[in-house]
Amino acid sequence: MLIGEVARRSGVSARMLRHYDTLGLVRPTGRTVGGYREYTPDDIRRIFHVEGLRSLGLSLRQIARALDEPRFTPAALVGDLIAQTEERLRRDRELLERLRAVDATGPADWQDVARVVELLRGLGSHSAQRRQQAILAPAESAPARVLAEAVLTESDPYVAGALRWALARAGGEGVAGLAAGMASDDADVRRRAVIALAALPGDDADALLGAALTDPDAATRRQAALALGARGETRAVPTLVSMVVDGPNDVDAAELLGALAADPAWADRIMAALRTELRTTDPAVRLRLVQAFAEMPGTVALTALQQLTTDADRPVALLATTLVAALRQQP
Amino acid sequence: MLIGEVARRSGVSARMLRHYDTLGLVRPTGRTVGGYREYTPDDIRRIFHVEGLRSLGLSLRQIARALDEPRFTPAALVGDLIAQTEERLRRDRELLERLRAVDATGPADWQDVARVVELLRGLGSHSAQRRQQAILAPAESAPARVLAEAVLTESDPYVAGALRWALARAGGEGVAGLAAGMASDDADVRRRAVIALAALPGDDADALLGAALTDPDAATRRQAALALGARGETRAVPTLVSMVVDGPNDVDAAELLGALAADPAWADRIMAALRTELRTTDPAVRLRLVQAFAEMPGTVALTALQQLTTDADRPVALLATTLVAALRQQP
DNA sequence: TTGCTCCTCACGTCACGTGAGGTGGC
DNA sequence: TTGCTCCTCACGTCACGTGAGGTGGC
Repeated sequence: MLIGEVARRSGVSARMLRHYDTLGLVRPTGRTVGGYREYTPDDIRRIFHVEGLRSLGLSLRQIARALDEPRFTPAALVGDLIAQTEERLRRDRELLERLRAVDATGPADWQDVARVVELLRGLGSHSAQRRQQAILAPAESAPARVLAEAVLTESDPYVAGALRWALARAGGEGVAGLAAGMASDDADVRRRAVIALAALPGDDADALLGAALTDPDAATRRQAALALGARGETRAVPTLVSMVVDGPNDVDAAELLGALAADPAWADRIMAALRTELRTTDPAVRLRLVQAFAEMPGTVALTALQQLTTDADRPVALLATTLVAALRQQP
Repeated sequence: MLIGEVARRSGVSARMLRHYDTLGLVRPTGRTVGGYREYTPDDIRRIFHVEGLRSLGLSLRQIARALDEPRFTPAALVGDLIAQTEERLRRDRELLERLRAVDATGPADWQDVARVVELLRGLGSHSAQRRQQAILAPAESAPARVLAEAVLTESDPYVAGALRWALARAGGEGVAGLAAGMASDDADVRRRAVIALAALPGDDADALLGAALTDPDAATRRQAALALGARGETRAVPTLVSMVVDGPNDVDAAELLGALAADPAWADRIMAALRTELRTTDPAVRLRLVQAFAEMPGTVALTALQQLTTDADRPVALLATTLVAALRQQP
C-alpha cells in the first residue's frame, strides 16, 4: 500500500509517515521500482501500535525504544508518565484559577492584568510579611473579589486583618466573594467569611450574617451573632443569650444584649430569656448570667440584681450585692 | 544594572534577557562604552511585568502586543486562555485515566500496553458495534479491571451483555473493579455493578450483593435480591417478598422464593411472610401473593391455596381455585 | 499530453540551553 | 597578568506543516 492510502486509512499524515521512516520507527518493508514507499499489512499494524503508545504521551524516541528494545519494560515509564501528567494537571489547575481571578476583575488594560497577577503572586507567598506587603502596596484599591478569596484562606491574624481592611476599602464585589465562602464545606472558611462580612456595610452582608446564625459550626454562629448585635440587629438575641450561658465571648455578648435592651420592648424579652436560663443549677452559668444583668440599662439592671442579693445561691447573692453597689456608685 | 545582576534578581536567565532584547520585548535603555547592556529600574519593572503576563500563559509575541498596542485589550485573550486551559485539563484528565487503567493491568511488555490501549479506544467509541467488536476481538481475555470499568458506564444492553460475558471469562480483578462501582453516587452505576456481580462467582461478590440489599435505590436492591436468591442465599427473602408485593419482577421473585422454600424451615418463614402481606386490601397485591403461593413446593402450595378457595375476596377465591386445579393436574 | 501521486531537501515553528570564539574592566 | 563578565553568532531541541523542484505511472 502506498503512503497516501496509508495516511488516509490511519489518520497519520504522509509527512509524519516519512518522519517515522527517517527515525526508523516504521520503515515500509518495500519500495516500488519508482522508489515509492510500500507498506505491508504488518507495517500498518506497527503504525497503529505506534499511535496507541503516542496516545499515552510517549515521545517518538520512547516509542522507538519500546518497540525495539525488549528490555525496556513499561512499568517505570508508565509510572513516570502518570506523575508528569498529574504535575501538569496541578499546574494547569493553578493557572486556570489565576486566569479566572483575573477575568473576574474585568481588567480594562494589560496594566490592570499585571497588577492583579502581582497581587495574586504576593497573596500566594509563603511569607506572611510578603502577603502583608502585597495587600498594603497597591496605590489604587485592589480588586475586592481577589481580596475576598484571599481572606477566606488566610490563617495569619495580622494578614487577615489587613485583608479585611483592604476589603472594606475596596467595597463593591467583596460581599459576593464572601458569599461564596459562606457556601464552603469548611467551617474555618465560613467563620473567616463571617468575620470579614462583619466589617462590610449593606443589606447583602446583613442577610448573609443572618443566615450564618443557623450555621452548623458554633464558632461561626457566635461570630455572626456578635456582628449582627453590633449592627443593632435583634435577630442575634437568642444566640447572644446562649453565648452568655455557654461561656465563650460571654462578656461581648452581654454588652451587646445591654445595648439592644435600650429598646424597652426588647429589654423585657431579653430579661425574660436571661431569667429563664437562671433556673439552671450550674454555678458558673448562673454567675455569667448575673454579670449579664449588670449590662442592662440602669433601672432594669438594678431591679433584677437587687432581687438576687437574697438568692439562696451564696456566690450569686454576693456577686449581685457587689454589682448593685458598683452600679449605685456610677451616677 | 548589567545583565548578570538583573538575571540574578529577576530569576530570568541572561540568555532569555538577550532574547527579550532581540524580540524588542524588553530593550535595555542604555549600553556601556564596552557595549554591555545597561538596565534601568524602569526596564526591570518591565521585566517583572513580562513575567507576570507569562505566568498567565501568554506567548512572548502576545506579551509584546499587550505591552505596545494599547488597542489590544485583555478581555478576549484572557477568555481564550481560559478556554484553552480548560481544554488542556480535559485532555490531560482523559490521558491520566488511560494511563491509570494501563498501569492497573500491570503490563509485562509494550505489546500488553498497546493491547490495553486499543481495548480502551474501542470501549470509548461512540458506536455500539465498535464497542462490541473491541470486547469480542482480543484473543486472550481482556484485563478484568478495564472491563469492569466499562460495564459500569455501558448503557447499550447488548454491549453490556458482551462485557459481562467477557468479565466472567476474565475473572480475578473484576470483582474489585465492580466494588468501586458499588461506591458510586450514581444509582445507574451501582445497578450495573450489581447485575455484573450477579454473573461472577465467589464470596467477595456475595458480600457486595448482600450489602446492595440495603442500597438506597430500589431497582438496585431488587437486582441484588434476584442475584442472591438465584445463588440460594436466604438473605434475599425479605426483599423478594416485598418484590412480590410491589410488583416489578414479582414473578421472578416468587419463583426464587419457591426454590428457597425447598428447605422446610425456610418454607414456614416465607409462607408466614407472604400471609402477613395478604392482610392488605389492595386487590392487585393480593392476587400477586396468591400467585406466589403457587410457586411454593407441592404440598405447601396446595394447602395454602385450598384455604383461599373460600376467601371473601371473590377474584382471590377464583384464582386460588384455578391454581389448585392446575397444580392437581401436574403429578 | 495531463493530472495525480510520490520523491528528497530544507526551512519555519517556540522558548529557550549550550557552546564557540572573542573582548572589556577590575 | 589573571579571572570574571559580557558580547555576538549559531546550532540543537520536538513533532511536525509547508513549500520547492523534480519524477513516475495511469
